[in-house]
Amino acid sequence: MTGPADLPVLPQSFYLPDSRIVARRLLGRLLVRESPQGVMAGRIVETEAYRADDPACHAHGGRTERNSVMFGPPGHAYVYFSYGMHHLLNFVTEPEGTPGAVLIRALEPVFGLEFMRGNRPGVPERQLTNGPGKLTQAMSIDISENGATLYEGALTVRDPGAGKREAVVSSARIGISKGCELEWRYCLSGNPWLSRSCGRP
DNA sequence: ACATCGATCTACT
DNA sequence: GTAGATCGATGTA
Repeated sequence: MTGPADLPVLPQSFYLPDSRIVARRLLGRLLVRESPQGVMAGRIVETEAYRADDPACHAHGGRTERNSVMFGPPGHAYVYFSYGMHHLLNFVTEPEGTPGAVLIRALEPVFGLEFMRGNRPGVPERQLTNGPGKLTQAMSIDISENGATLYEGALTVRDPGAGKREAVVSSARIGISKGCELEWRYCLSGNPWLSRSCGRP
């Protein structure tokens, strides 16, 4: 039997366009984690776009040590530590020198659920990966993945092929105090694994 | 050096 | 619905 690690990987050029385009196109794709524990995979169901001209973007105030990966080439992981306890996973987008990223906010677990449960003991199935901090814990992704490529290596994004078509809805991003008027959060409408329900279609 | 602030989650009311 | 946990990065002194 073949697993998610045999599916075709999205090329680096996938991440070159505008963050908002990439955020939308990522929905329905597979995040595949090949950890020492085993292979895990989840379908991306919720994303948020961040851009240089956007006050909520970490890179808005210029380059720092933390956000430097965002200024690099597209198709790399930008991982940072937040609230003293959560790791958040982003994908770097747009050409080198232009900072941009897509925050991965929720996954629908599809493979290696036993490892995810082991990483989040006692957590109900529905809450395994329905939030940005939860999915990194479930897939044991932390700061050591910062800067890693997404088109080769232990963390990849793959194309599962034609699947069910689901409507995409956009809404305001979550947990930010600036740029709230920008509706750059994208969800697969009504998906049960969203971190929160979303706005209008 | 020190104070502030998070792209959050959980547990509890 | 909301309080509290918890710590690295950043900005100011």
